[in-house]
Amino acid sequence: MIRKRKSSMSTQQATKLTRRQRERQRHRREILDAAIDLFAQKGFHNVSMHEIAEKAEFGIGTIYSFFENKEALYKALIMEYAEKFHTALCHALAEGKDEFEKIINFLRAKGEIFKEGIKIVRLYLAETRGVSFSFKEGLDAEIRELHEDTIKRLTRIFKSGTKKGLFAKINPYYLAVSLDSISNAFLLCWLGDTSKHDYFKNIPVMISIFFERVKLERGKP
Amino acid sequence: MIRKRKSSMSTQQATKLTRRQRERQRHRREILDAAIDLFAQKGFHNVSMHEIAEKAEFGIGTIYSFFENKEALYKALIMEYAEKFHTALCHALAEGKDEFEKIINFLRAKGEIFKEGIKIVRLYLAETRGVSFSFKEGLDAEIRELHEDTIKRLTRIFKSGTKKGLFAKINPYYLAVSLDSISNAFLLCWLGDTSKHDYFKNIPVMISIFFERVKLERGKP
Amino acid sequence: MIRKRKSSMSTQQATKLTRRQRERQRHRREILDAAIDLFAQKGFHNVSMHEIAEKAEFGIGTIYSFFENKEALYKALIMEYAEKFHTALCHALAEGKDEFEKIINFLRAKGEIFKEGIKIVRLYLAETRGVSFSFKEGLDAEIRELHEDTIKRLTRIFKSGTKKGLFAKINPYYLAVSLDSISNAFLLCWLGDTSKHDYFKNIPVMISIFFERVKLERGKP
Amino acid sequence: MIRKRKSSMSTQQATKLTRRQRERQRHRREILDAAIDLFAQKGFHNVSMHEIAEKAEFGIGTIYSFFENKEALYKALIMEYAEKFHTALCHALAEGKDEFEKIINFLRAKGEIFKEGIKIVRLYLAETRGVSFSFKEGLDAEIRELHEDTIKRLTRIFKSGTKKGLFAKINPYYLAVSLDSISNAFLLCWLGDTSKHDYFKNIPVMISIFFERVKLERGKP
DNA sequence: CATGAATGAGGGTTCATTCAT
DNA sequence: AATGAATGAACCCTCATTCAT
Repeated sequence: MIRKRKSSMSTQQATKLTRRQRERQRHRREILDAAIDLFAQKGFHNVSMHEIAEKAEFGIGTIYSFFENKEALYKALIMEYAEKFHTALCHALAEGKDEFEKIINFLRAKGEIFKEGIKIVRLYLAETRGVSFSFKEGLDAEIRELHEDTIKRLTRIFKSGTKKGLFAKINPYYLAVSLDSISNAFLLCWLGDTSKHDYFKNIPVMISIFFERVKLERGKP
Repeated sequence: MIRKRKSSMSTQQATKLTRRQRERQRHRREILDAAIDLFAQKGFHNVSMHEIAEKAEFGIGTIYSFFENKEALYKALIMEYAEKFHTALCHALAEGKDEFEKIINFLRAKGEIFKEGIKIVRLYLAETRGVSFSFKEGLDAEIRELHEDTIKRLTRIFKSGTKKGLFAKINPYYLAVSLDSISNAFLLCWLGDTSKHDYFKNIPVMISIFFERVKLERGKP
Repeated sequence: MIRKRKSSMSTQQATKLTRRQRERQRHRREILDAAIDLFAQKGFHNVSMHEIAEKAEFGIGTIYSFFENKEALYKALIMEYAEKFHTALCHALAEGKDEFEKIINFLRAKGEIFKEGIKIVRLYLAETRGVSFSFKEGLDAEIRELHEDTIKRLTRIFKSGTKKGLFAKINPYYLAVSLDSISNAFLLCWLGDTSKHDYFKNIPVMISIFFERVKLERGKP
Repeated sequence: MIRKRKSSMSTQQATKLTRRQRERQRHRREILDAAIDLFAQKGFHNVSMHEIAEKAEFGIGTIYSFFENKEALYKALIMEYAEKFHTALCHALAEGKDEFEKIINFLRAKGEIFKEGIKIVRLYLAETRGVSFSFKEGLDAEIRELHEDTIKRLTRIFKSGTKKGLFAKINPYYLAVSLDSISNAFLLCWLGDTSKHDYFKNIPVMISIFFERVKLERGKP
């Protein structure tokens, strides 16, 4: 019933798509974009498929030709961003001459990415924070896997950094969780009131909370 | 329409209630207890009033004789705990010979309270973290006010502690937000897997992340 | 279940009632009075038994000890007035030295009675006009019987008046229906706007519409 | 939410509608027709939307795709006929060589129209007679406006007729109200028992009640 | 492919009525 | 006799989903 492109999006080459296929891709995009706004504003349960169809300027039937059901549409939306986020954070953690720089990169990347897709962040956080009951457990599992992978990578950074004596001797997993958590808190402050706060200016603050002793040596972000 | 007890709960003496009234109180409690479980498991939108009625072993009409509507029931549930949490946290922050002890009290109280009402915590966090779109803004406002009050009190502790040189010279509001955020993260870990983690054992870890320099002097919680 | 006084109200002597019984009568009255207001304001379907109980300052259980159900309460209310109206109209039609006077008496009595129980009139008209779907047919039958009896008596007056040459030679039943109908129309105008209209002043108008030729001979109402 | 045809019914040409739209029109009609029967039989409050859906042989959802809610369906029903009635009565009052003929036209048109939509008449009368408590005042206002407009036009006829000496010198507004009222009474008799009465044969009777003196000159309806 | 009319299960809520106290 | 807590059938309405065109 649902006609899914066989080839995965990441490997397909744009040039190989027929005009028809390209059009369809564009329509899919338009639907997802309409959906983001609505879900971010009102939450999963307070948005109807008709609403999405209307905003996307398609018939509902069309929506259902792209997504098996409402849940699948929501999941596609969240996962799309979750993957994007995940990739960007992985890159950030991979680059940088030492653990310290990697972590700063990580914090910056997080801010950068959230700034772009500010609308989806609320949804994303709701999912990763484990406080989402949007619906079945299914989505959680997949999205959390990505989140946990990030935490794992962060943990590794902390581990090696601790060995070098860069950080306090604390279970690196807890350090990772804490850093993630604190940066989320700052992002939420930022989301709540973009005028008064500036997440990026507060990166040194976050760092200093964590690693006070090194603050003086290298605090200039 | 909704028959509410005349006297406020906080001031009434149990002995002054008639048997009828005491029964009604008990029934209200039973309904709330049934509702907690369901809401915590499935979230606001995936629980029906009929379901609650059935679990509570009452007719739906009875539910509606206690709560004007579903939202009111949910709000009563959340606010009940929010107030309880708030009170306990305020007490914790008020007791203790210095800022340091107050903060440890705070972290312990948080764990203590969450342990009791572990089911409601997910709901509570969903609300205070601003990632809830459960429904109207109304509830958010009231519950967040309580949360912000706690943050404010915590901020004050950090401020005076910083003056005494107990903590690093960082904007005390950010310290407060961060501590709250980190403790939530640890609580969530704990919630996710009670067997592997122990929130209470990690209080020193949280402290040490924040205040490394003082760790040696007084790390024994 | 329903405890009804055996003796009919019309024949029982007040002095034979115990205090208990008198009290109960008074309570019944209070309930009916509360109900009139509500029904007249909002109609049968938009008034709840709880509402009536509250307005009458009784428990609902008490209401049900007087009236088998909502319908019975409504019927008791309507019939009480219908009987009162009927009796008064019969008296009016019986008194007066000739047909002309009887008819004027009738029109006055109608106004008099409606003035007293203005609230119930809307209900009464709704029932007698055949445009009521309040509920089952049952009530209609009984109340219309009374109404038709009045029409019959009126018809008789017209018949004998016509023989004497007092009125035009028109089927007296139609004259009766028409007079009833016109007086209702004037009463409704009056109900709609008591300030601008005065039913009583318009009695001669009604008469003159019907019996123009005799107007000059005896127009002083 | 409610999908309404763009073009207004009065101006659209049947040929310009697509088959889809024509089908939808037909369905709307079927629903309204099912609803008339039920409402006329049992009254607004005693008919459920499920009942209407079942009788119309549609899903309830379909009903709601045409009418925002039960009240709107009822109102659409009543207003449709009220407008039809109003138009027909206006035409009747406009045609005829003198006031007398206009009034006879009016009485005939009333009978004609009521004969067609005999089921809706009870509803219509309930609404225009001010004895309806069906629900909100809203509907009343709109429908009564139409009714009052008719009365106004009738009043004008009586006024000019009175000037010419055609009618008795009575406040023409009262004449209008009375004529309307009497014709309703005859219609109600007719409704109550079609076999015994014939509204149309009674038009001269109504006329003669009103204008006895002219009866002989022109009584042939 | 795209559409949108049609569907109906299911949800929130009301209220007449019962019955133990 | 009087009460009012409890009940649950029944109501109005929404919305995810299907399918004929």
